Amino acid sequence: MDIQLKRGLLDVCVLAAIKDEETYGYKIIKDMKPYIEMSESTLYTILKRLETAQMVKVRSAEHNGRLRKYYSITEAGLKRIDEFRDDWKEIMNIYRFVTREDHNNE
Amino acid sequence: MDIQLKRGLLDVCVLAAIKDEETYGYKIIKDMKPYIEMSESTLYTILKRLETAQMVKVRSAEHNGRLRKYYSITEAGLKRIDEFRDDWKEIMNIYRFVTREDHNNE
DNA sequence: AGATATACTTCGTGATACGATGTATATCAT
DNA sequence: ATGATATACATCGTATCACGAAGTATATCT
Repeated sequence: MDIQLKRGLLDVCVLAAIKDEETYGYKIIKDMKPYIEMSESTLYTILKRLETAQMVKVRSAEHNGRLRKYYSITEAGLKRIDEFRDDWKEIMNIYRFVTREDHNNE
Repeated sequence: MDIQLKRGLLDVCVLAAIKDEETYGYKIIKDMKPYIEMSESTLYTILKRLETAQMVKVRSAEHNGRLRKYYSITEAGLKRIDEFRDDWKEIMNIYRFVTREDHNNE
């Protein structure tokens, strides 16, 4: 899919993946694969960004001798998802504008 | 609205505005205002991009002593809108993933 | 022994939306 | 008459951001 179209969806997708369970980067990529694909570099950049924005919090824990970073959502993260729902109404308006068959018969 | 969310929509919006009538930059901005707002610099950049991609064609004509650039859509432009309809199915999948109440009850 | 999966990081690049600024004319208000 | 606003298009620099490439390190599979 077009990269530009994915922007704006990616952040909120990652938040949605974290929403119901504490999870980690590698798992997020695999969980989201049926819906949206992103490279590892993209995902870890997004996680860092969400952390800076305090929409997720992080906890490092050892797993199989290596450190794994577990992410969980914050209030601000949940709020971000809610705001996305609002934005979606505007997006649907735009969608209708674009796909309308004839713009003159109104 | 979030800039990132608008990306990917802007090009196709401009095409939709041109689709049914030959029109020009300044009018496009005003026509789209109820749906989506964009600055002039953005619009003219997009028009140039669509022209390079041969999705629109341009004709310059004098209007009130000044040159005005009239745009009309091409086959490639119409095809771009059709492809957007396809992409939209994926977008709706992502939307459902993000807004699903509980990701564990599946 | 080599390939693949897991797990996270860093770097450089390309695409692109925007504000600021510039140019130029016409129309409106004071 | 003079200043403000609307019309109309263009250019430049900046910030954001998704990605591929490459790196590090361990465990498991072939």
